[in-house]
Amino acid sequence: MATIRDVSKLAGVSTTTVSRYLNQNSYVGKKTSEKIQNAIDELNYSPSAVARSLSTSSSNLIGLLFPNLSNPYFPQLIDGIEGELKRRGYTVLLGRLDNKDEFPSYLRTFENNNIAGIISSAGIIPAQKVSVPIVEVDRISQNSKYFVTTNDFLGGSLIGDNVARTVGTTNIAIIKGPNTSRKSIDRFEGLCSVLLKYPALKITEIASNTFDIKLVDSVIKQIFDLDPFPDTIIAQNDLYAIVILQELLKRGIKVPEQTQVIGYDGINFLDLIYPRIATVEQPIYELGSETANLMVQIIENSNLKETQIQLDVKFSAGATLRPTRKEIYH
Amino acid sequence: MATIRDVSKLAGVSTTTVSRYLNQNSYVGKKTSEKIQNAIDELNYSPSAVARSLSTSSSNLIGLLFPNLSNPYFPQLIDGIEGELKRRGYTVLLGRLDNKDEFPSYLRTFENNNIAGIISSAGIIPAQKVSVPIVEVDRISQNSKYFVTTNDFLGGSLIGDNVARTVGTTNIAIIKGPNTSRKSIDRFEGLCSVLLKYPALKITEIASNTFDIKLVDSVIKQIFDLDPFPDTIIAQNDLYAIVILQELLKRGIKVPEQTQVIGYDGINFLDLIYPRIATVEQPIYELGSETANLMVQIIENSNLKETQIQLDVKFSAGATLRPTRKEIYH
DNA sequence: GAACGATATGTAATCGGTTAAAAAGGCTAT
DNA sequence: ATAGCCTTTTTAACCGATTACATATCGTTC
Repeated sequence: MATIRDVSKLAGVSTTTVSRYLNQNSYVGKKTSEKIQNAIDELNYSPSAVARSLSTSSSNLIGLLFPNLSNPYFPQLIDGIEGELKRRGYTVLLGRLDNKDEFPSYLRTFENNNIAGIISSAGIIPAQKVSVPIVEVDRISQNSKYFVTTNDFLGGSLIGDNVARTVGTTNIAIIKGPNTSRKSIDRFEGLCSVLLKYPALKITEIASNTFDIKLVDSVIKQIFDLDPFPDTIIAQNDLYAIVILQELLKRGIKVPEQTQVIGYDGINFLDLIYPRIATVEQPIYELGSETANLMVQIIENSNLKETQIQLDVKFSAGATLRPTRKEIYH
Repeated sequence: MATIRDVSKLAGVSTTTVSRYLNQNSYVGKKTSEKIQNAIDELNYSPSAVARSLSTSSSNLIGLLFPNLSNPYFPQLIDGIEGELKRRGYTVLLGRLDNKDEFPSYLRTFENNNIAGIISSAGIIPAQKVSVPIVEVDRISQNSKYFVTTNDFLGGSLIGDNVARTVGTTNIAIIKGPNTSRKSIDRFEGLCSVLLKYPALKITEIASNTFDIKLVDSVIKQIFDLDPFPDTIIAQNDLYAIVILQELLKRGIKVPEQTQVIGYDGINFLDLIYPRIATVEQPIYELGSETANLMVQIIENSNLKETQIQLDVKFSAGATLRPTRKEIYH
């Protein structure tokens, strides 16, 4: 590989001048510029990111932390993040946290590589000092300075609106996410803000202490042990909704006639499932690209417009929801 | 961040000695070692990967190239790759190829970062000179030197075996992968090696020129235009199988009584789908970890046992397959 | 007690960039 | 003609590691 010194020799100038030409941050004469560009072309030169990183104590590397990929939500999110970062000239260093204890190890690796920032959707980042900016997405920890999220209260209330109006709805089971999660709480509150207007509704909460899909079995069991069986199941996310739907079909329970199901997230996998599951669509790709965008703005020190971004969600009708009855409260 | 100079000063030795202590590659006295370790602990020192990389022209970074994450097969594969690499002390640089034109750009970025090797499941890697070892997994390009794959001929024949023996099987539709893919060809040949023993079977090939799930609609259309409608559909992968299954259910076609369906891959998503789809299970995680393993062996120059690894697959029965009839050919 | 090998440590160059400081040439205004 | 400013370029130090080469000490062996 050619070095800046090779280029400077071939162009007959000093390395300083070449460096200035490359970084466009100081005066370089027109003829000199041409000579340098010719040398670069001839040698197929490309500056070493490593040397640059050592010299400037910064880089174009972004550390990406996420919990696991078993929920297709994350691959979609990563698509958005990586896509935007690539476009902006940054490269992603991968960090998959099987459990939170791995954080210090990744942090050390990241810092040793002079990363410019960390994007995390892994939830709680220990309060310990991290030397670079952290942007969180989806799973936000408390006291987070920079984050991108969606309007979960809105999402919850959209579900409430749409569910409460369907015919034959009297007995609702809600799978509630972990109480430690701001998102879960907001969704639940959004949901309740609507449902409490309908005092005749029976509501059963089923706690799911984690987002981990592996623990779905115990949740399923709790639901199907309910007596009387609910006519409406509000799942914590699409993955739960899919499992519940399949289980209902297996047991011969008619969907949505006997029981209607609604998910959350809008993962692209829903396209493959019949019947189409009603859900709240998050703009997953945009969530990722906005996160990347915010990260780059922080790094490049543009005047930051917002440091905390909230995107809207929208309701996506589906075949797992009963038709709306005549509105009587309105 | 503390540097090796800080450590050497605190320990009262030269940086050379500290470096030797860290890399365990030369004599360091016992007492000196203790002093150095104490200094390291006190300063919470960790060597700069960047400086090391510049100095040695190598790193612990591995570039990972893959096509996209829309098929859950890839997230699982990446789990395996990243998991093993992390255990071995390597870090992954992400490269998502939306299209093949992006390869040179990623290659350049990777090389500028002194990566130690590239793992690719993105298919055709241009023949151009790449300065580091490339290990391919799943989608192998021609003339590949290092790769990890599964026994596709075996997989195809397993499907043949299991399908041919089911009751009422006379009319089989096969979704065939791209002819440019060694894997697709092998699977098809494995399948045919069995099916041709049953001359009474009617076989229809449906070409799918790509693995891209987005183009699934045209394939679906071709299938459902078939007349007479097949009693057996052999999908190219599980994702296709899921879509086809849902479409069959939507149209009220009984599965497996009227038409049986079989997939390929064994993605963990099948766990969520009812009825359980019969498939050929690839050891996806192991495929990833073996790939990482091979990569590390190449880099660390151990005596390589194998440079091309083929893992076995196994048949996974499911509820989308009809029962076996009495074997009459055997 | 001289020669030798093993052990132990240090000096200084190097990897490939960036950048502060200095210097030199050209232009304009007085 | 001189000062002052803008433009252009170079010299040389530096980022934080590694490593070839030099040097010193020690214990063995003949």
